[in-house]
Amino acid sequence: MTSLGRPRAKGPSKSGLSTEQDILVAAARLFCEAGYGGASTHKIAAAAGISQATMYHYFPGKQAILLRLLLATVRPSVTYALGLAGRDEPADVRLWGLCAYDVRLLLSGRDNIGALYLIPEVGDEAFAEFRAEHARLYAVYHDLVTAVTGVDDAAVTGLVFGLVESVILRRRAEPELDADTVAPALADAVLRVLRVPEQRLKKLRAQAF
Amino acid sequence: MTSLGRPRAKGPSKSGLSTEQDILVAAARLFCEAGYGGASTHKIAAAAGISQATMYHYFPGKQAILLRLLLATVRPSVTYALGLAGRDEPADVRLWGLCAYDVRLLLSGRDNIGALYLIPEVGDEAFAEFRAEHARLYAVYHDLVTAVTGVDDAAVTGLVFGLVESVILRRRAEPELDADTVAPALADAVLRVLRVPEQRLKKLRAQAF
DNA sequence: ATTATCTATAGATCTATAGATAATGC
DNA sequence: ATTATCTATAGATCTATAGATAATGC
Repeated sequence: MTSLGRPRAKGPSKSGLSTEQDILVAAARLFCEAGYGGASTHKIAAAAGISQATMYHYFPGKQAILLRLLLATVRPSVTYALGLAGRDEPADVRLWGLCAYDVRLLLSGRDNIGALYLIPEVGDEAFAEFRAEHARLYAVYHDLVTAVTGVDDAAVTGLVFGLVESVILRRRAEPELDADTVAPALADAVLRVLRVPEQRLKKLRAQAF
Repeated sequence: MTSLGRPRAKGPSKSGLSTEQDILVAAARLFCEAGYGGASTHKIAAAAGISQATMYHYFPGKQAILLRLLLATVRPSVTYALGLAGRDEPADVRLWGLCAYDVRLLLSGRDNIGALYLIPEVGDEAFAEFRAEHARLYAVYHDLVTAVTGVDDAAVTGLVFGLVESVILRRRAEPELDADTVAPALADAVLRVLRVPEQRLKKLRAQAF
């Protein structure tokens, strides 16, 4: 069970993860804490326990690492959201569930990985694939919001989507946010913004999945 | 009305602003669009129409520029928020007004300058003064939220503050957001999250300032 | 003399590549 | 032979400083 290739100079991975995963974990941490520009390939490699050049065996460059992280973060939400289409609960129940799911995801894991969405470099063409996935997620929110309110209004969807993703900002300011508390509270808040009556909200919460 | 000092090599400022202002405007744009790391002193200087070295005549370094921008952005909100304490409108009216004011501010100006709050580098000790101002603003929100709901609940304040600042995220995705539409809609949404009845909300909007 | 700017540059990164090396697999 | 890693380095930045220069002010 020894491994292939030249051994690492600084000893084997302490995480037990693959080298590729070590790189992704280290990069996520550094991108979140030091910014994209502040996370040099050298710092990422050092945090991953390898030499700087070894990174290029796994990724063609820094952008490719960030793209992988972005896609790995948004795809579970997109998958979950698209899965909702096949369910027969009412729209308000599904919207509540999607909000709670996304908030939970954004509050999970050691790093505030949703903060990667916010770095200005994500505007670059290299990340178009991520932005397309993010737009697919937005589209599901739009459909659900329209179904709940009965009105097709982009501004209201923006309000709701912004409210969900605002947990990224909150986690910055307060790193110990508890997902089990915040997720349902935020899903409730979304439905209140849509003027779903308290009575209905109480019922709906019991149906949630 | 000619000016003191050696003339600029690339001709006088086209903006008519002072050189210091030219630097701040250029840096704001670049920090927002290219990130802190991506905005090199050379690029900032080029955008401001001066040589890289001239920047150091006005600022001791890049951090000092960002700090000035951050403080210039948050201070008007803090001033406005503290001014509310002296007014005798009910808490819900004052909270509505503060939300609308802040949203308007975050949506004003050519650059999404609120996005500067989000860059990871702001966690650095050099920006403690900004974070303290930001915390003062949060404290006013907390007082108003407590007064409106009658319950002292940090989680609800977090929800509200996040909702207000979520316009920074929305403006990223949709640069043409109209402040006159979004500001009142978002202030309404805040009060709905706090379960202020629609009837009261309608009345209150008329009182707003 | 004072001021705002400039040019030039040292020294520190930072990215990406070339090519060597130390394991296992056959 | 294949693989994963390493060391070394070229070339491109990037920050910050030293010192020169082209204006106005006195």
